[in-house]
Amino acid sequence: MSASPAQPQRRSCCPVACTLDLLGDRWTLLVIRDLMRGVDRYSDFAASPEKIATNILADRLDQLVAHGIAERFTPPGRKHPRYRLTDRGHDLRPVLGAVADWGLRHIPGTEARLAPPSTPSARRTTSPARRTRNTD
Amino acid sequence: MSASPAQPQRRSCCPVACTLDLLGDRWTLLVIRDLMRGVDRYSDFAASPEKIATNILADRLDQLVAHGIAERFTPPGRKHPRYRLTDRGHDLRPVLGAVADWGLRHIPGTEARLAPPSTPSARRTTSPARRTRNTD
DNA sequence: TCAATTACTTGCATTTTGCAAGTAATACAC
DNA sequence: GTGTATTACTTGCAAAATGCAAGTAATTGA
Repeated sequence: MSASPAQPQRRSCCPVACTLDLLGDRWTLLVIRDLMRGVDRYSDFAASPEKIATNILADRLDQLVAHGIAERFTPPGRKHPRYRLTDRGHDLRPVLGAVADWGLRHIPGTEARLAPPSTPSARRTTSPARRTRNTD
Repeated sequence: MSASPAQPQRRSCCPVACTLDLLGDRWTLLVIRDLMRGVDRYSDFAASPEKIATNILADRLDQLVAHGIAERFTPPGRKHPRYRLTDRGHDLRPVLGAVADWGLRHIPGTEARLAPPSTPSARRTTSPARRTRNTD
């Protein structure tokens, strides 16, 4: 490994293309959705209804951290790590919002959920995730 | 083939997850970006700077048509087909806008492009694509 | 009429996904 | 403190998606 990661070259300088290189897949935005809801523990991401495979989850969390969208931290007195959005990550809220709005409007059977999932651990250490709009 | 396509089951009723099932990959949103710019011919999509492979392009156009996001039409007196967004597809503009905004703000080296690409055919039959904001 | 272009398809190597297990390190209950 | 459950992952492998290079039949333009 060299000093500079030398990112594997971008497809173009289009901001849409470059953003898609970071989160253009079936899972990344769902992990971000969970982060915005206040989910911060590995097992709670894995418990989301879409049932992401744990190898994919580990990979996506790594990628998000690597790209400065999320960060890994360990609360004092704990050993198990947690995850949270960085400012960069929080700035994705309009993206999630627009995606959620389109889905709600155009895909029958989709439902907005205003409350975070009821797993107790998701609420224990984190504030209820300030929400300016619904993201699912 | 039966009468009802019987969609291959959704992962959850979350609008984000469902939308991602339709356009959560590295290419679909780029095709939509081009459609929003007024690109309407197969060869012009293929000529975009990201250089989508033609088999992927054909597949993505089929998917977009199948999901009612784009439509295929043949201008009178022509034989070669064209593509355009449906209303459903035009409603994705806020998504593209939010993605583009995030990319411009957070990924250095990305550039907004206000004019459609200079290929003459893209302008010939289509109006210059009303733009309320930049999508790349 | 004849070459160039268009709108695709096909075949195959490479990469990414998805699934099921496995594991070492915590955390909790007693 | 001891034992059991949970957590945060990793590993291996099959299946699917992607990327690349060619190929092709139907148009189109000169």
